[in-house]
Amino acid sequence: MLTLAFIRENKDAILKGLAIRNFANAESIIDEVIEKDALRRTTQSELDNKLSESNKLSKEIGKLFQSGEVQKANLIKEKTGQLKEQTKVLTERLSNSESELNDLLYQIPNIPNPLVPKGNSEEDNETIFEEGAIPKLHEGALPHWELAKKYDIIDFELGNKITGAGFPVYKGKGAKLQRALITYFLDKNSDAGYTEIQPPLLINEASGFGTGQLPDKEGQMYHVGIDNLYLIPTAEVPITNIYRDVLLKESDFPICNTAYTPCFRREAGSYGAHVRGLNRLHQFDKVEIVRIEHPDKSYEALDGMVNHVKSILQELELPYRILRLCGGDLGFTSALTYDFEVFSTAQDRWLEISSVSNFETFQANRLKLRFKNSEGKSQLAHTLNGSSLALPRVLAGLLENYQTENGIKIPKVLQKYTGFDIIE
RNA sequence: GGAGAAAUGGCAGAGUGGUCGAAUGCACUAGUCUUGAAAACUAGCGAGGGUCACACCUCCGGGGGUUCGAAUCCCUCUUUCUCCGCCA
Repeated sequence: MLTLAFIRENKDAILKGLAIRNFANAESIIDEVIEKDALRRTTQSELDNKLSESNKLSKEIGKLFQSGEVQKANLIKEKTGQLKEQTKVLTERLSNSESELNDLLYQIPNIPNPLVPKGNSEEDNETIFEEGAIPKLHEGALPHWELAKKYDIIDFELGNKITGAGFPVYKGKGAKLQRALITYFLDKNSDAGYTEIQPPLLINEASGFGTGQLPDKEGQMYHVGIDNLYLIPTAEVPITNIYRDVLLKESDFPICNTAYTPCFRREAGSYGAHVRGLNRLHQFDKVEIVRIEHPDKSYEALDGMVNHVKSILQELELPYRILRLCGGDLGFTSALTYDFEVFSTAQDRWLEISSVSNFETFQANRLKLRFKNSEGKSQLAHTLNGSSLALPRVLAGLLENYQTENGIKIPKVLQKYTGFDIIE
């Protein structure tokens, strides 16, 4: 959520930014916000004056009662009765304009960083880096869902039986490989200075609002109606919400956390060949990194996170590329996002395995995540997060790229975690 | 799930209808002293809205009510603690 002060003072820059996103009706919605905000403030000061008056009168009444001048007191009481009516009306008007204002603010996405290219869809994302040789596979190389079956390491049908589509069962070396990846990622992140966290997997409404899943992406989360809780779509939600309603000291920065969690997504509206196998699941595992940063340092931190994810892919020896997302593909809450994609050789396509973003103050404003700056004032912090990494597609990439006629090899870096070097 | 108690500033903790945004202690910040540190002393020290700046307004777990006036009384929800039950 953008701050009102920012909107008031930067209307032109905001309109330009929203144009990069192809955000429709930007001008009218911004004008409406500015108008509603002005109304809100005049209502507020009107109300404040009335309250101030009635506070004064009440104090007077108190004094009069104490000195026994009951009649005088009763006279004043009549006046406060009128004031009370007026404040009631004003209070109602104030809360109405506040909620209308909030409804509008919830609709406005974050303003893109100047680096974000204009564009409508993923076609327009900029490839900024590419590394790793695409392996030449043997004759008859298979896509991962076939490999999973052949070596009996992932059972999609069994998942259908137990739960439904998109809930695979990992078995034997497949399960071990999953566990190895999780442990390797967590170790790697810890070594880079991230603190490991195990958060709850269900969150309440306030947390959903804090990171921006609510109100607009409600349909993407599984909802436990009886307790009004949501299954997390990513560890970003519980981890970032640790800092909801928190006032940090400048010396607390940087805050670097990492967490492994399963992630649950309804993926309503997804279909087709691209959702086959591990490509798109309702439940999957992911290791996430989350940082809370001083605004002056957040882009440095973003670069650091990108380099960190890079180093993981280098160690895994997977062919990958980095994209800078265009305005049309950029997430609602993000100012700048880099996507990492791994090349799936047997499918002959790139698979997104990580997304690293700077949200600047957009989440922090909702979260009320602030710090005391050097002038002693409260200022919104910047939040960032990234996947390091999302398991299923890494697994897909590993299975496909590391397949040989004799079996699927395990990358060297993972062997001490798996305890085996080939799946056969 | 049942019975009882409680929720106040970073922490501890006073405050039961007006002079309370709130005593006191600790922590923290600055200064004095010291070669430096500690101790001691002095001062400052919650958040949000609003304003050029003041003024002013709001906030004592959340929401609602009583009252001219609520941290204080009432209702309700949430959470915590103790006891009982069930249980990984």
